[in-house]
Amino acid sequence: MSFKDELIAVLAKETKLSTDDVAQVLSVPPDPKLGDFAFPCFKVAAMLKMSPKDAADRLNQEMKKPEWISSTAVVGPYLNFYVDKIKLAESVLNEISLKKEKYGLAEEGTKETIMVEFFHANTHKGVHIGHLRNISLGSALCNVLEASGYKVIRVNYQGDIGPHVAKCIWAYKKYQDELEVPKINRGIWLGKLYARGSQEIKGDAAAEEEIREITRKMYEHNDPEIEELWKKTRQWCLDDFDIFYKKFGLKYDRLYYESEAEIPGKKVMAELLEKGVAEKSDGAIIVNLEKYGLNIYVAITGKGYPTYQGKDMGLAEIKQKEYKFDRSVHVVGSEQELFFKQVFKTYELNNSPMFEKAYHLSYGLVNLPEGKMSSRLGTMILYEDLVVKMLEHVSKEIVERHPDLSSEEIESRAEKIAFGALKYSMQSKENQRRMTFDWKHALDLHGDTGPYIQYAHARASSILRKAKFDNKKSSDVDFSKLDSAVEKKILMQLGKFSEVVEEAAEKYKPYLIAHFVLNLSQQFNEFYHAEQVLSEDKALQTARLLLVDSVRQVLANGLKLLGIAAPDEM
RNA sequence: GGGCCUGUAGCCUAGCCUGGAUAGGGCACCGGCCUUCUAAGCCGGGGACCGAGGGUUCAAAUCCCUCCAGGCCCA
Repeated sequence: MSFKDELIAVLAKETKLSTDDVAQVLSVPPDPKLGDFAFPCFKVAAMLKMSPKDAADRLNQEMKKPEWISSTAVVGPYLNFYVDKIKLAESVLNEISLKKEKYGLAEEGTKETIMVEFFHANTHKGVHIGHLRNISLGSALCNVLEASGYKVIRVNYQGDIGPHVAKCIWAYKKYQDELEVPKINRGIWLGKLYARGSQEIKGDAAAEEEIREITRKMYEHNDPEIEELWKKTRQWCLDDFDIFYKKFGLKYDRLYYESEAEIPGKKVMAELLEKGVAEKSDGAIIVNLEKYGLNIYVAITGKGYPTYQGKDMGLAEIKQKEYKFDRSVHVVGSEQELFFKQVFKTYELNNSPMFEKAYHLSYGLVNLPEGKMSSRLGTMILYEDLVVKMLEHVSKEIVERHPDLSSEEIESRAEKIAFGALKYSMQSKENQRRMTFDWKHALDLHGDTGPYIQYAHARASSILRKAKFDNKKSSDVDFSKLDSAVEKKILMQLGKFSEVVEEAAEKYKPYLIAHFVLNLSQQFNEFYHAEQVLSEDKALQTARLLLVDSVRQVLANGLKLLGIAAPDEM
């Protein structure tokens, strides 16, 4: 049990408040000089019918304090507690050296099973910066859930069929004689072809008709030429997605495709029609949710093709057949809120167990300074272009600092730093907030960024390397040597890690981890400048090295949850 | 017209769920710090009537109501 939990339990017992009530108000004073924990006595005062100050005084005199509390002080209505520095250091640092990369993490599988669906990129189209927010958020969420004890099933649902694919195939057919198909990155190449195709189609009625025809043939699977083209180009895209997942350090348990949800979708809708949940209208199958304020949606078109909603109903069936899970989280942009409300309402009307399980984790769009990205206007910022530019920028920065590095080493470091910057910027903000992408900020490596945190980690590693620090041999440590204010601040922060992981998981807010590692990095840098670690005083050095190693370990653990590399050198 | 979301220094943002001590960071700006563990860093400074107005409360950035502005979705 952490010091904080123990204090909460003691206070609850002493005040007769519930542990939840105590946990809610127990906080940290604005200035560490005032104490390490603060208990506001307003509620207790009301119960005792005395002033908060008197209640704080009385509680202070009467309560039995844990032995690790070194002193207390009543400041106005607050009863503040000072934690014994030596006991704090001993407790936190010993636990970290014992648990290492498992520090702060619960045992996996001790809680429910959660299926998390994220990324949702379409084949035949480019991956853009909006997708990057999705995949950064989604994969970090999965890691955080696992770290707090849930079992996680990572799935993706990709649009591999539909009008966008038809557009791409149309352009492919039109230009296949004049263009050379590349040997690698053919999916990316197709995405560019798609963009070119959609530019040209605008206002061309004949072309639009041709595309409708291709779409029809694709859905009916009865035209050998289209079927073959579809399968071939689809595979090119999936191959590129595999490369992309590797770059992101990501493994899915199952990749779902729209094309496989078609038939089950039709089946579910037929059942819903029978049950009277859905109805026919002009040959289409619709679901009328107007009385719930959710409008009417078309599930199967007049031509017999399932819509996104129709396919999602089928997808839910497949998922339930294949996996047992207690919750199902869909990481999808806020523009799809109505869509999910409609789908979830339909689950409910269908008495589907999915209704209780499903949750839409919504996040704000990624915009450009000039507004929405648009493939029609050609203003999409594609993943490939972004990464190339970032790697170039980061490599330049590395060469400036280390002119003698080999090109392999530069490349390897640049990749860690560029992806760190990218992922951090995509998940350091509150989900609902929409973000504006600008190049200047994307390439920034200072301040509130991924590289700042990586740098703190590299600095810690560097000290440990110089000292030839060996964690196994550090059993005899004089914890009283760690007595500066900044060292205590760091120890308090280190001790909070598991609590933050827990909160990030329960609230589906991985960005709390981002804030945590940022704060720890700031504190570590402050320490780095204020105190010398390598020293003639060997006892002092040993104690500080253990602290540095613990900071390094916890930074690494936090960064891992965010999918960000923790480099030893930068 | 309806539903959901957002509004905190020049800019980006935390805190809002669960009210409590001087509203935390970062960028940019100004002034310092590299013969000591990596200056992608650190220290100091200026800069915020927390969108506006009401209400509830001993106490409101935080809860409630109204309005304003922007975004997304629907019509």
